[in-house]
Amino acid sequence: MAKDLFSNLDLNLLRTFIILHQERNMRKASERLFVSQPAISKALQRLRDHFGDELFVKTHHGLRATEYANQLAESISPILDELSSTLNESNEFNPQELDGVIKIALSPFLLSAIANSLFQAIRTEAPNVQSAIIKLV
Amino acid sequence: MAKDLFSNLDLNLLRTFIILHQERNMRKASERLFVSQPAISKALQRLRDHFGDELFVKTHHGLRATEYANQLAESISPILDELSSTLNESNEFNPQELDGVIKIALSPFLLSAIANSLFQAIRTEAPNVQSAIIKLV
DNA sequence: AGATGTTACGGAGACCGTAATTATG
DNA sequence: CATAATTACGGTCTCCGTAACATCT
Repeated sequence: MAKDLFSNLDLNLLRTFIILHQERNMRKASERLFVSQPAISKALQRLRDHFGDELFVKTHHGLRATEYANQLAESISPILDELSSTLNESNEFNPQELDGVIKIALSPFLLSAIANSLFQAIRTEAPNVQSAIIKLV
Repeated sequence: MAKDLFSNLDLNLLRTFIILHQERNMRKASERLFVSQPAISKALQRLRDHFGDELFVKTHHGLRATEYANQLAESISPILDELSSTLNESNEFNPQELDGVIKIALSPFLLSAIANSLFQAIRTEAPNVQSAIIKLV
């Protein structure tokens, strides 16, 4: 293969690329990214150079995405979204750090079936939780 | 929320993080990333600062990953892998560039159901393909 | 001593912002 | 003319590498 499009890439440029693909306008993109508009232009030049494609061509109202850019955006945008949520959620739920009281709504039928194992699991995973109140619905 | 762990992150650091998690040794990581070993140390400091966790603690033979680091690696490593393959493969399959003859194996039952639309699709997406031979199985 | 990670320090380069320029309607 | 992108240019700030230090077996 010619060269690795991943290893040699400044990953931060992908953020700019995605925003640019959403906005199709450098000024708007620059506002969303809190940088100047020429900074976006330079970033796009780097992206073009890296991928060997124009990616976005100048038009009347702003930019038009090339087919390559569309495919690229379509494939990497969900990945970046997933990365974003993973980074932000990974830390937010740690049962070990839970304490106080938690309340769970449950139907009587389910309750009789799983209440015991549920209590066990909570006691194990979140030892600092004082008690769990189960509300019937 | 306190702060966004994605937006404010230098994504390139994640590459260092993954390698570091694989090697558990700054010297080896530095070799794989073609940088000096102190550069890795600094990068790790930035990672620690960003995530608010030690991530790797010094030991006799190198480094030991914290639980946080393990969870982080476990969750983001497949995402980065996917990003890597996507970037490198996205360009490799372009139906427009296909030519010659393609062969497709298909059961008679399926054949009768989709043969027509299949031919149509191929003709449209890959106009340079001369013919498609469908082999019954 | 030999391996490790950390700190200090100086320099090179990347990146940005302001301003001027070009292109396009 | 108005809006948008590109280029020029100067400055800063990040990041790296060399070297010195610290720690551990």
